[in-house]
Amino acid sequence: MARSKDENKEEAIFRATLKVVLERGFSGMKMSEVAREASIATGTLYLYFQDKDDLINRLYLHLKKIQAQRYLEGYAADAPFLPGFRTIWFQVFRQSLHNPEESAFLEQYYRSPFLREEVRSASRSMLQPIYDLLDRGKAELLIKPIHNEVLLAQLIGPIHELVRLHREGDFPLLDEHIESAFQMAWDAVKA
Amino acid sequence: MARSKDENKEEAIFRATLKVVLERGFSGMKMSEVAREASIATGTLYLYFQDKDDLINRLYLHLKKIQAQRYLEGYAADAPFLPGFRTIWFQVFRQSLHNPEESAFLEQYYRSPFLREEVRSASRSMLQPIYDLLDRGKAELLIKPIHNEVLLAQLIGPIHELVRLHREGDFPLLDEHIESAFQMAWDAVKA
DNA sequence: GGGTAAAATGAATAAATATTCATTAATTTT
DNA sequence: AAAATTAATGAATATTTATTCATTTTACCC
Repeated sequence: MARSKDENKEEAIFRATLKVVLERGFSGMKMSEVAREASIATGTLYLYFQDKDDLINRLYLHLKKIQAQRYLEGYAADAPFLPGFRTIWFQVFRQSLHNPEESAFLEQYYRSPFLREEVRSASRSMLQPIYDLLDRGKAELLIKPIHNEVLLAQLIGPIHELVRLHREGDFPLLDEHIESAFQMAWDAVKA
Repeated sequence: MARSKDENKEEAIFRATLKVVLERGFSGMKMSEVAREASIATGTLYLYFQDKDDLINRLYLHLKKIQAQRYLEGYAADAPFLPGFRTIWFQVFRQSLHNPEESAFLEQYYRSPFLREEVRSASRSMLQPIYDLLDRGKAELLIKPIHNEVLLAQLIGPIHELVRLHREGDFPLLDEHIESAFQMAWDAVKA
């Protein structure tokens, strides 16, 4: 009957939005610039997204889903504890390091006026497998019997901070540093 | 000769700006709203600050200075290592927990288009005493011989993350959790 | 290949918001 | 207490930027 929407367009808009937010900051993101970056007209944005708010929230969910997937890549819930722990730690690290734009966007979203409670809680539940792993570690007496959130903060926090310092404070991030960081993470939580 | 500027006004504007940024996000901060919050006219803002950019950058430096001071409160550079380490850790934690607005502002600034390189490097040097402490710990073989930035990430990261999870994920932060967090921090870095 | 329906365009409009400036108020000096 | 000088005001202006919509282009069907 008529032409159909370009399937790849939404993805292209997402990519463009991410790039612009990274360059200009959350506040400096202009719809017109996103459109230019995606090589489409400003008006076309509004065919795919209701408004700026909708664009940002859907991008957030999109990225969060990808991030959560990557966190769990290569992880088998039935593997022994320590290898599972190590796998996830390195996945989180890799994700943070190799996709700093995505990480930055996700972090910023939390502080932005665009944040919606429903979206936040949805993204929280994506980390369930990690909570499960921690529970198992405690049950097997391999890690300290500490509240999951506290353990999680101990694991995720240094990774984020390390990558941030690396990208901002221009110090090289050698394999040796990464191994040290993992060793510290493990020393921190092990029983 | 003529009336003089109100000494407290700059501070009042800082306070108002912080509040507005926290409520509305970095992007939603309007000069008019800041003025209203500070109980002055919009135009008055421009007597004290060149423009929005100037206001934000000066507020950043102001807060960063306060934060760095608080980090080192009660810390004596000539005390034995572990007590010094503990003192600073708890100061960082307290500062994060009790002044989340300030912390949030400082974090957001890094991702904002307002960031100026000069300002960033100035703020970096404020943490020098902490780097010195880490050097001493390594010299005394008390902590792992790891690059300072990696150690710092390990120490600061979990604190920020923990406070963030606490404020967002509404789980209670008991003394017991805080002690656990410190214990993990120490286990992580100790030789 | 002509008809048609939806997609895409981008200039025009509407809103939002930073900044200015003519005016008023307050304080100090003489 | 009048003059002088600067602070403060806030409505008006300038600017920026989200959103709309009349028009054009494209893809699909007969």
